[in-house]
Amino acid sequence: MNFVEELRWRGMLHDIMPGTEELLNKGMTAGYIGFDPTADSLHVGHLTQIMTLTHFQRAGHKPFALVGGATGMIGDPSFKSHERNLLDENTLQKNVAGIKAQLENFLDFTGANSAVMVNNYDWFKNFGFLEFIRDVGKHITVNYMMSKDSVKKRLEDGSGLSFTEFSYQLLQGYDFYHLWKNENCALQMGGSDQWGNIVTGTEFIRRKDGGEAFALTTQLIKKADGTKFGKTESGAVWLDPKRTTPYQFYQFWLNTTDVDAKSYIRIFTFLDKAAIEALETEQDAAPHQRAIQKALAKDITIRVHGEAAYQKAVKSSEFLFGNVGIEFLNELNDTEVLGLFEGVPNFMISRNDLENRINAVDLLAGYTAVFPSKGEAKKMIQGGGVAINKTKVGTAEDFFNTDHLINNKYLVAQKGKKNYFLIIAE
RNA sequence: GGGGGGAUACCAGAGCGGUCAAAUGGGACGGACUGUAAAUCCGUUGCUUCGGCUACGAAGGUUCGAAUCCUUCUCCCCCCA
Repeated sequence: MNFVEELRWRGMLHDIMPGTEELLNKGMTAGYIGFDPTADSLHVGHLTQIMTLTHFQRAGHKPFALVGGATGMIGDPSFKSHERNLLDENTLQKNVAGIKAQLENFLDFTGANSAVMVNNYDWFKNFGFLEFIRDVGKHITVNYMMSKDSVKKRLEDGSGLSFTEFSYQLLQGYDFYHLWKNENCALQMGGSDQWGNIVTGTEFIRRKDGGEAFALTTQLIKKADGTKFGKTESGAVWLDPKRTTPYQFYQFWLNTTDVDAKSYIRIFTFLDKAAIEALETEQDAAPHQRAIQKALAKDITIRVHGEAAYQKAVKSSEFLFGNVGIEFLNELNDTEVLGLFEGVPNFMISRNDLENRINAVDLLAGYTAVFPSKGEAKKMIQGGGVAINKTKVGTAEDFFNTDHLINNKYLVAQKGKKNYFLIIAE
């Protein structure tokens, strides 16, 4: 199946410039997607673009992944309601390195259509301001730049934008030109919020060299209830296991609602149509089994964190959410317990302190940071949302001592139903 | 340069001398129900040694008492030039 068809049936395609499909059908085409180095790790929101690029390569085309070492210094104003803070150079370099390393895991760097990583800092670092406004700025009118939705919105809602952010689209436009000229890269892809920036590029290529380049954008992922995709209570879901553990990552996908799962399985996995429809049939017949969520979480977790990490995440999940009693821990040795709780936040407390018994509030908000304040711990306990060793904590004055330790070493704290914490007494 | 308006909790937004830790809505979190789903209903949403303490852009002042009045400063918006 060709690339565009693939995106289409998966519901990923948002907009495509006329002629793009014809170009792709003619043969191997080079195309790119840019990634902003706003952090040293990508998060699940970036996965759509990673999938797009991977589909592109699988369809026999040559993918370029661009890391915005230069554009990251400026900040894309698209659909951000406020002027952005500039990152300092050290942070930026660290971010570029982190993102590059992650992207390398997803693309194939061998063969005729091997992937290529580029950093736009390489062609911008020696590009002088005068040179830039003569060679690039001259070809694009301010009228044109102001008519972009991203800019218009900022002007209309009164928040304004600096000249720096305003000029962002020229930088991105030049990126496209550079890759088109030097790498024969005729297509830029991105999220639908990038359409304006991408088209500035094709326009620039046309005006400067009379060349032809193309654009394709993908749907922005939203949850069925309209809220932002990729956020949890504790913030963004990252690909870096140090920021979001494989267990948390797996849980994030497993918790997807039924409605969203049906669209995510198409977007975030490579499962084909038949496999997906089979899963849907299964889901409809036995919704409580959550076949789609499980398949979704499995597929993505393995691709991002590997098979071993996935297995561990499943084991932890089965123990924490299954019907297994807490006593089960007594049958495990230390290594096994720690393995089971790998990815679950843990806290150390002193055994001596525990011997003198500690009340629930102090335990959860003083000795450990399960709750940020004692007041909150108290409220949660009163609301019936706290459990230790899978038993609800009745009052804030419930006491705990070494007798409560599982395996003579552990306490398992639960905040709500889904948030587990391991407390280790030493 | 001239004139006007504004800054309140995560966000929006009321309050305009005491009864204000601050209405209301949204969001978030928790509970019940369920399938670690959706919908619905309920609760919580500054910290605390529960005596208080810190808070309404910042700093001073008036007052027994200020988010509310006065002065200065910072930032934002609108109109005119």
